[in-house]
Amino acid sequence: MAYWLFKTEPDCYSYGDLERDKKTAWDGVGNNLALKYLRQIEKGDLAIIYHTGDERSAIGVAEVVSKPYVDPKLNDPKLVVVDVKPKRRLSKPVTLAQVKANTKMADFLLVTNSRLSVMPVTDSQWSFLTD
DNA sequence: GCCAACGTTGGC
DNA sequence: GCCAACGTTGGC
Repeated sequence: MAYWLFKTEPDCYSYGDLERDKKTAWDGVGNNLALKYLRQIEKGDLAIIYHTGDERSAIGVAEVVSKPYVDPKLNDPKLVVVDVKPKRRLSKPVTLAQVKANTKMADFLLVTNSRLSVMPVTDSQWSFLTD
C-alpha cells in the first residue's frame, strides 16, 4: 500500500466531480515521469487529490480501485490510467502555502517539481496533509 | 497576465 | 544526438 498525490485543475475535474461520479478513470496524464509513477500504483493505494489554479490545496483522499491499464480511449500503450473512487474529504484543506511554510515538507515533490501531476507521497508527508 | 521551469519538437 | 525554438504548466 502506497501513497500518492494527483493534481487536477478543479475547473476541469474537481474532487466534487469525483464524488458525483462515484468512480472515474484518472486520465490525461502524459508527462513521462508522472506516467512512470502512475504505472507503479497498485490497487488499494490511496491518493491525495490536490486542486491547482486558484485553490492550490489538498482537498480529499481517493482510493485506487484498479491496476494501471492502457487508456481505452487512446491508442497509445504508454498512456495508462487508474480507476479511483472518492474516500473522504480532508476535514480542512491544506494549502500550498501551508506546505511550503513547513520545513519538513521542503523536499516534497509538490514543492520541488511544481509541474508534476502524479507523485509519490511519503508517510510523514501523508500525515502532514491528512492529520 | 506574467513568467520561470520544464518538456517536446525538429533541424542539423 | 545536440540544442534552439517553441509550447505548456502552474504559481504568483
